Amino acid sequence: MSAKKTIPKEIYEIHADICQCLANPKRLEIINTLRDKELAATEIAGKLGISCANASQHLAIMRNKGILKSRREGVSIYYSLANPKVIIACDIMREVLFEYLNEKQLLTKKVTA
Amino acid sequence: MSAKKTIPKEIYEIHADICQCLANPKRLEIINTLRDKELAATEIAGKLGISCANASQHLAIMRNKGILKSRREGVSIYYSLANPKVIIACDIMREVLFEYLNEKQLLTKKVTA
DNA sequence: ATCTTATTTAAGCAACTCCTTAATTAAGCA
DNA sequence: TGCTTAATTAAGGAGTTGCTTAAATAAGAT
Repeated sequence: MSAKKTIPKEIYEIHADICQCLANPKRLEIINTLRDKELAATEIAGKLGISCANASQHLAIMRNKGILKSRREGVSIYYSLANPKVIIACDIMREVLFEYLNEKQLLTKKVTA
Repeated sequence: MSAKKTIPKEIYEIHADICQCLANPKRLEIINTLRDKELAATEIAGKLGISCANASQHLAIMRNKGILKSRREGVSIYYSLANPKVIIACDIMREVLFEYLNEKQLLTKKVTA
């Protein structure tokens, strides 16, 4: 599927922007926490064990990039994933990561065995 | 598939590291260029229209993170993808990106119509 | 050994990221 | 209106990224 056609530089820039958005452990944890539900900003801060200010900054970054969406309900603001495919991309990348870690472990075993 | 179990903080950190590695338009272009073949460092620099020094720096970053591998042949060093799944993750992310751009365009049309 | 081409490394600087603390805005309620 | 909780924004500083130029390595050919 897809690929092989020339991709304009501009697309790489936007793509890199999204990756930059995912290039932070707290933001990845937020995305994973919102995998199947919406949560208020304070709840998210609580789950991660960080300050509301810090959580709010991370949430704003992801909302601005279109990764999260939010809605107000009374005094709370609920966040959720704007596009569930993001989770799929993250899961695949974690798979790659695990494969890599396993290989490294195997190599280590070989060396020490 | 997968998901739902608790992910240790350390995994989020390594995952973020990989994303950081992808968070650069030139590196994404390099990955896409290596989609189905290996290329020497100079060839890569030429394709992207950047200096060898700059290309070399980007290549080193990706090799150190395990995204690329390299082999020497005579005077040249050939780079290729260490794990083809990385391309899959990148492609899915580009899909997300295109969906997002299309939505934005639709919204713009609605507003200006 | 010397030259040439391929590649990497080092140094320096501007721009950006992420955190913390403190101040500000928003909604609901007494 | 004034209070309280939720959330955002602002300011400042330590650390990181990415680029450019120049110097250093590496392999092969003369």
